[in-house]
Amino acid sequence: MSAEPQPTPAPAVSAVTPAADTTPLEAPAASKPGIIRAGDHVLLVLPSENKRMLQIKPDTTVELGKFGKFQTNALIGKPYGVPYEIVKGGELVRAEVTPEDALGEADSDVKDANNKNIFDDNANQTLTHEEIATLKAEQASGHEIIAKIISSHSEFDKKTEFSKAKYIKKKRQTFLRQFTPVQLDAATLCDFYFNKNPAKTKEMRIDILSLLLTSANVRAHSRLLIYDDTQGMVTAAVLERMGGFGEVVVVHEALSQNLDIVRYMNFPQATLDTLTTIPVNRAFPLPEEMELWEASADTRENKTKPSFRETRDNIHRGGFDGLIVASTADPHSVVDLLSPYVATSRPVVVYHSALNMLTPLCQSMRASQSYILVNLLTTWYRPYQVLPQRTHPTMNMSGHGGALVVATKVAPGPALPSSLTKQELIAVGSSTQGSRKRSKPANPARGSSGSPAPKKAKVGDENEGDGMEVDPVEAGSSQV
Amino acid sequence: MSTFERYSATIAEGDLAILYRGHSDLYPIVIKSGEFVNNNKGYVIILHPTPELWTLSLPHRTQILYQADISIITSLLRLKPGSRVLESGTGSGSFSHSLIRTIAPTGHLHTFEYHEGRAAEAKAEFEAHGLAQFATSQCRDVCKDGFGLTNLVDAAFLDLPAPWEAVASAKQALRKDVATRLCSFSPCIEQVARTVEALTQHGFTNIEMYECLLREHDVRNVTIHQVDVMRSLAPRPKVAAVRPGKGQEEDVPAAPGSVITALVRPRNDARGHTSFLTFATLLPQAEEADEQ
RNA sequence: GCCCGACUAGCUCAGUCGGUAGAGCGUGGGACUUUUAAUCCUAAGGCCGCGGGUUCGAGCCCCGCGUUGGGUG
Repeated sequence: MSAEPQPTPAPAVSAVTPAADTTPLEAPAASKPGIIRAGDHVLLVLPSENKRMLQIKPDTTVELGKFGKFQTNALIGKPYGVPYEIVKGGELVRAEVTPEDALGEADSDVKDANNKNIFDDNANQTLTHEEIATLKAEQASGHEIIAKIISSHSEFDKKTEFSKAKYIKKKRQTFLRQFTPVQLDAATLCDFYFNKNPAKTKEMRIDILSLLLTSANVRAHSRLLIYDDTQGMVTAAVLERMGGFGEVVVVHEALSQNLDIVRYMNFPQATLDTLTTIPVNRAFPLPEEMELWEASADTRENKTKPSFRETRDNIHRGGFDGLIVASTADPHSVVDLLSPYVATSRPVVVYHSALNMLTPLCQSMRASQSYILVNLLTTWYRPYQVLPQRTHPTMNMSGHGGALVVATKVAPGPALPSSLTKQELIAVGSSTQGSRKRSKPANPARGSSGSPAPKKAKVGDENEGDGMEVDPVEAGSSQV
Repeated sequence: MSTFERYSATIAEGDLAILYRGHSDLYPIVIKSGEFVNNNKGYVIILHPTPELWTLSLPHRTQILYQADISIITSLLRLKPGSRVLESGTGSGSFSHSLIRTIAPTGHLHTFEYHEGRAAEAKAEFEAHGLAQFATSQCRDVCKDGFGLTNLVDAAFLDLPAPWEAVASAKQALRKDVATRLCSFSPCIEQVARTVEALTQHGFTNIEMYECLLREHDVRNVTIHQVDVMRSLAPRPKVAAVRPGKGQEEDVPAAPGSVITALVRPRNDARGHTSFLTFATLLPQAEEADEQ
């Protein structure tokens, strides 16, 4: 049973389990989780909320423009997720985070002030540009500069508390010399690319990626086929959800594929070892190419990976737990190519940035007897600003995050004679939900008609030789 | 044994399976030799259970979480194999099954439900589905009595009428050596406001709120006529749905003066608002506190 | 008796491809000629049987009853 606290209701379960013991594959030895290591790729969030991604190489200086600069060595060994202030001399100290910085006085009466008597006039600020520049040159801290600017603002006290908070926030975005190193994961990278360079990840938004991962039932021990034109975004997210267990085969069109985002994830080698890639022409060689490939040595430099030949054999063994396609090519062609190697009762998930690129695929999969539960999906996703008395949508992102076709592969049964419209007995068990009446599959049949021996589905699939063990049973034959 | 955390190649005695008799007719069954189910639809398909199919077919004891919310919450809580997560309340176990799938085999779910009957049913379900080793389920009113966990979990999910009452205890349950995440699921904006206030007071940062809805689309071929002066007074072909494939009699070419085109539109029975999803981060404790 | 569906338009229907805001009849208007009217065109008509209980302060929730169709005794 579980080594975890027992589910006894009454006593408080106080458990302190060492962090490292359950995540052996994610945590390199002698390194605490959540600590920045040399060689890590990290995302730096700047006061302006701009983001920069870079690799932390030792003995290097990182320039953050007006926000300062620092030595990478000062960051190595420090925890992720924490804001650091660059103080005089380039040292990094953990910055205090106070709620009031961002929120303003929550309980203030909004009506105690307004902008009726505030006029847009640069003269309201008595500090000159030169004076502010001097403060910066003197290495005054961001907080000191902001305090000076506020005290030099002739109208500041007339503002409402909310307005003051917003003003301070703007100044913090300009003058604070700090940044937050964020640990890279799939959600963070998806968001980063979606906002910064959406074309790279084919406009894939985090909510659609999330839906893709659950729809494909991605988990530890999955054995998946992937076609990925998203710079590795999809593959990276899948590997993260597999935790170093299982197997991913990425098939790609060109001789090599750009999976940069997988590299940015700082995966341990054990996780990377679960990934193999192979070009289409090596996975599906033409007969005339076959001899050529057989004759030539495998040219891969990394011999820890399986050879193309081994990977090709692996693919043709079939029985994969799912197919994920995020291609700029005709999605139909990719599904036709790879779906035969997926086991039955397994998901096939196809992403495209544009809904209309998926409609022909959706139609043909719905028409096919090899798929059921074929669905064409988009999402409506809206972030809100949530501040006391200032909650509102920040932007509407509906309809621009991509679309999915999700389906379940099944073994097509024999064509049903039209006379077979009568009730048929299916040799499977009874319901677990005795209390539930709606759409109950039926009650135990009373008649002694027919043998209850379970039928093994026969695979009339057009996909020959995929070696699947049949899981979904199609019992189309009459018992009468 | 078929479970939600691993595929099996073949069906075995005692397995949970999903009986498919159409898109709106999914039903969970336990395979037992010698027993029958009736079916009047010609054939059925037996599917391997997945958390997504379970969500569509499970017996409702409460309103449940659906795939769109489940998916984005899982991502934004940064869950993966090995994660330890707490959930309250358990409800009908829709999210629980998905959580277990994602965090297995090295993670653990601590789930809490204050309703005695529902807690018992959920626990029995985890056991029947072979998931007990991944989940500790307790009957407990977490708003009153807290979670009873300390420095243990990577993420917390609150699906409670008054989540703000559980924030302090959730904070205690979250581990302090790394950044951790919390999500609160509330249908009403007033609940969000109070929760955000509590999160702020307890030192959570990076507070964000989202809504995420799934839109399912219908695709069908329609025949539409073309405007033509010469034919304007002649009888027009009817505008009618034409479906391709499967050898149906409708598989006919468009009549002269008309064209067949694909029509895509959102399904009209799409669900509306579910809940607001409030997320927050708890930063690791400063080093001074770490030392002690 | 038991089981399974279906109840929205004045009436009657709607399919295992994820087809319940889709239609037909009837009705109104128009064109036409074959005028106790036919044909074609076109328009109007839709919020879901009744009651109860539950879910969080979002129902793809549950139960009972009624009407109706089918299956099986």
